[in-house]
Amino acid sequence: MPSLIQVALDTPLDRLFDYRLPDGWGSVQPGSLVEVPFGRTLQVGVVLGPATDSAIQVDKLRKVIRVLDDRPALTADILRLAQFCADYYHYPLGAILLATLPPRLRNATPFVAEMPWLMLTDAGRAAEPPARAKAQRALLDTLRQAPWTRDELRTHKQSRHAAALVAAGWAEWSRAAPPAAVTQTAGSPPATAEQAAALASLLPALGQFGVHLIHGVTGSGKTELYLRLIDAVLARGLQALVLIPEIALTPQLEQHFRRRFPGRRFATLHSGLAEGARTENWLAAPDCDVLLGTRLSVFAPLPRLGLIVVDEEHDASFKQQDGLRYSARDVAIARAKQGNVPVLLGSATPSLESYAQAQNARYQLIELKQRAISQAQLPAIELVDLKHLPLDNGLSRPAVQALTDTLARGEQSLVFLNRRGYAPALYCPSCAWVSPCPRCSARLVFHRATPHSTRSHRLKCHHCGFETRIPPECPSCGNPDLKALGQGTQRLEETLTALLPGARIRRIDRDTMRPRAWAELGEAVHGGEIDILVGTQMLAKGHDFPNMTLALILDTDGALYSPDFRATERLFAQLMQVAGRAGRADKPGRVLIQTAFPDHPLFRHLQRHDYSGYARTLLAERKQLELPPFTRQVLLRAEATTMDAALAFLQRAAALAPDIGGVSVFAATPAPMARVANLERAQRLIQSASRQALQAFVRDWRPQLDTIRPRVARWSLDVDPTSA
DNA sequence: AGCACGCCGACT
DNA sequence: GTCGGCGTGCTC
Repeated sequence: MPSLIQVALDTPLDRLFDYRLPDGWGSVQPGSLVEVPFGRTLQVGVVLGPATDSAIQVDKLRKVIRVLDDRPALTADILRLAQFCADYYHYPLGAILLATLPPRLRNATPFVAEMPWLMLTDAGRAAEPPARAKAQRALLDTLRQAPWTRDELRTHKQSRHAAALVAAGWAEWSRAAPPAAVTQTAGSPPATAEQAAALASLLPALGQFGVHLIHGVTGSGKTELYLRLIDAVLARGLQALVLIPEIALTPQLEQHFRRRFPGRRFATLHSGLAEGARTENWLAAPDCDVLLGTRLSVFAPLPRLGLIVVDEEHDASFKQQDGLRYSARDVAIARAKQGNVPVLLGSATPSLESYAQAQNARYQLIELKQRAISQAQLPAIELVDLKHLPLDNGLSRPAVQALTDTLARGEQSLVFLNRRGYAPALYCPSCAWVSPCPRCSARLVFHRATPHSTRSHRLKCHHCGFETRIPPECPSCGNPDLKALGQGTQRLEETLTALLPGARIRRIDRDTMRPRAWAELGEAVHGGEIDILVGTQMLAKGHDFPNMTLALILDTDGALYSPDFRATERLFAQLMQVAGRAGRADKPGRVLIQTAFPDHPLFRHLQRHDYSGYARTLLAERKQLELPPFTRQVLLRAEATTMDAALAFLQRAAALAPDIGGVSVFAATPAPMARVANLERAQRLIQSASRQALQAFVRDWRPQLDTIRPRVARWSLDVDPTSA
């Protein structure tokens, strides 16, 4: 009886594959990486365990080629976490497991065992380099406290000095780091009374699973709280994982942490690293004390994990939007639960779902309301009530006046409109056709040709990516006189150019920004070459604009009362960011918000610059308006390439949320599927369905759908992890 | 997914 | 005659 093993492979086929071990191999540990023949190719797979029997005839099974023992096997906790993701996000286990590895280790090409850590030799510990070799002496002193990784040496521009130490025999590269030598913590600022109280309640929570939501207004010292808890975890000999949204933030934060914990071993992990550095740091992770990184770090090997921190937990970059569509925040919670460690979620504008969990007492809520910085420089927030004002191409008179004044003073303005393109739809005045997308429920957005690009004269679906040329006449009634409906950034730019002929206007949205354009834009803004920036939410995330004294916010109302709570949530975070950017050191800025609903409670929080209770206010508002109680609404997002996949998704939806109020599912079907006769009805059901409708759909249409050949399905869920 | 096989339309 | 379109099947 030959020994069989189950192997997970990086294929969209959501099943495991059985292989034979060649005679005399004994057993292979679960988690080991193996090279196996698959189809006509060779693939790297992950061994999950022995196979007791196989559905395939044993003599048809193929043999494992070799065990890749040049790299560590995946540990049991990572296998378990991947299994959770496979179930939770409906994604093939093998694809997840391989995705947790740095790219270098995903193929069978042997690699030179990486040596990420630089540590001192005995000679190095005693060495006394000449006084003039200042840099070498400094590095020696640093290394006497703790080893550094090659990547850190590189970012701190120490590679050359490191090489010199190695050449002198004072230091050597090592695959694993020795324990950190120093355990004392550098002086930390005194905790505020609030921080002290938070700390007192959090310290006893270390050592077991718990989700702690730290809702701290900007400047209230969230980071200080993380640092103190990390310190306590490190003191127990455990590791801390710190997840942050943006790569750009890593170097600053790393320095901040490093200063605070001299002698501790740090590693960073994000997609901005070169492949070699990423591999090295991944290999260094098991030996580090603090791992700081973006969402992919949530899958890093950390055998002594004692705490997970998710900073800016509301941030959308924790969600991967393609492939395995996971939320690193949610995976972090799952990992913390499996590892029985606490997780801290920190934010000044917590996501509503996290906030609701706190209100339901599933998460512990810790509020930090005291602000260190004064309110003096915060901008005045003015509401322009659109109920009584006429609009000229989407702009009210006070808005235009404010722009004119700012321009006259030689200061800069920012105009925020969260809709790119020329107009959100094309409209037929004679039959009310409004450019529907043939593939989904959205409207096709009218993009107009520009001097730079005539190819962009098209109708585009911002939802599913469908594109088509602009019809010369109404497809429904033949009327040749189609009108642009509403305002997009492109049209706004046109309007402003006509209104303020002297102004230098620059539009910032996905259509105008190339990946590297940010630096150039920053220079242009700082150099005073731009008077007015017009753009979408890209602007809210941008850099600091020091002479920007006016922020004008158009068209908030759709998001204000959207049934999709995320739209409201995003709006609030964006308004806050824009508000925070208006004004300069010597002069508070002005923020003008055009709205037909100036009484919305959200604005009261903004005007008072009091963000502490905004989530509660929004929840209360939703309740009053009888919008779906989102705590029970499960948000599902599917990318179904076949009807079969869409169906499986719907079944999952119905099972997951027995008391579901509504499902909002977007199904993008490939072109051939669009010809399926029942697609239209299916789409309508998919887009908005009650649970009964879902079940009826599943029951009635199953036989017919069975005749459609299932193709590959890619889809995932975006749901609250504690409800699964 | 990625790749091969296979059956029909327009080309050197 | 055959080049190549994509419909269909298969991967331990």
